[in-house]
Amino acid sequence: MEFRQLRTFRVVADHLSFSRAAEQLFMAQSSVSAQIRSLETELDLKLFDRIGRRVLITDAGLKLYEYARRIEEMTDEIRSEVTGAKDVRGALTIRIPETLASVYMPEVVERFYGDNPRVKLNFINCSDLQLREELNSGRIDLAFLLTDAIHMKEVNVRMLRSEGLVLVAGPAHSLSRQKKVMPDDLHRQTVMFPRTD
Amino acid sequence: MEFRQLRTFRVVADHLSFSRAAEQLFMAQSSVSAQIRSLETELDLKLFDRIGRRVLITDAGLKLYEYARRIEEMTDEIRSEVTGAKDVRGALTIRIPETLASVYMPEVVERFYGDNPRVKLNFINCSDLQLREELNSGRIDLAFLLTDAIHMKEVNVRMLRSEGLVLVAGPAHSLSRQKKVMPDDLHRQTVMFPRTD
DNA sequence: TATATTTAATCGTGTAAAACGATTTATTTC
DNA sequence: GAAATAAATCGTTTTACACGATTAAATATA
Repeated sequence: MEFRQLRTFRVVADHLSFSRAAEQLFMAQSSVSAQIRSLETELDLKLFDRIGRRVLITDAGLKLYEYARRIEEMTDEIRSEVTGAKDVRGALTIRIPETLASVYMPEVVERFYGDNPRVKLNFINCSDLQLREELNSGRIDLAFLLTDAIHMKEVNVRMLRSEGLVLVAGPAHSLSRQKKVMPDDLHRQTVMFPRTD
Repeated sequence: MEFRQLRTFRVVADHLSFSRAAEQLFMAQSSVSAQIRSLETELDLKLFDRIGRRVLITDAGLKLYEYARRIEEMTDEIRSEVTGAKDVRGALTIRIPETLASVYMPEVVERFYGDNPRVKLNFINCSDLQLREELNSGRIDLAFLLTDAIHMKEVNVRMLRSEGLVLVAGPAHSLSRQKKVMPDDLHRQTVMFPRTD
């Protein structure tokens, strides 16, 4: 039993889906299957009931889930406790689109500032093209992006959540009369899209 | 950070020796070095001070040690809790001299296996000198010894039976002619003794 | 002081574990 | 019945890990 397996199990349990878990963990679905299988083999029990293509967690799975949560919390505790018990000082330079920042950052900043009052947070804008370079060079420490996937070695990438894309039209617009709008309906329409710059 | 690394670290911390830890973990010393190094790299701190060939644990190492202990306990808990309190499963590592084992163990193993078919019994050899350490560290669960008394805190000791010590000599030997043999008679004689190793 | 021994780090190599992509199978939805 | 979805399976490749030999440094011993 290893941490990685427990984490994989926890994410599968969260989504009750191997595919979704694979997405979130940035790995192939087959690998998720393999990890769960190895856990089940080692503990000699079933963690999920696979009824058709539906995934249900077993009683044993539920128990393991609680432990997995506790252990994950504990490892986080280790990192913060062991690496730096003192108070953390310094500065973080963060790139984030304004649209995201205005919605999500207030709460995050408040909580972060509560834990780390000596850390200064600098939010900056920069062009998307320069982003990789800026991360690699170390000029920025952290970036929040609206994208489906990004892969860079030397840079840690984690999916935090997914945002739905909603089509909004005025009441007078022809599309407002339709119950369903298909992508093709947007042909020749003028559409306003968010840009991350 | 993985369980295996934490366990390796814990054993090194117990012995304050990479080589001893390697022995106990049944792996090469170089592998122990590598695991500790990977942990130190990941946490970005030193866990041990290597002063010459002396190994001292750092403050950060001490903190990690406590967590490692707790996490190891918790995983043991997982196994017993999750797999089910019903039939007992697991493994017992037992140290016993071969001479004792060949005489007494067949019957014991047969009975025990009948009651607990899911418990694996591992019989191992190890040097008598390491025994206390092995029991304390938990690497072995049980030991059978040919000795008159042994006292260790944290370890339960019970006398099971006493074995007579019989002197055996060839018919041509001078001692074979005596009705009684006193300890002093063994002076300057070559005697073969059982050793527990 | 010279020599032997002990101990951890390092390096190159081989093996075992793990991730991947493609495919198959079973189930659900339309 | 056809299409879509989701997990399992299989073969391949990549990565991680353990190993043994060696080196370097520090003690112990002669």
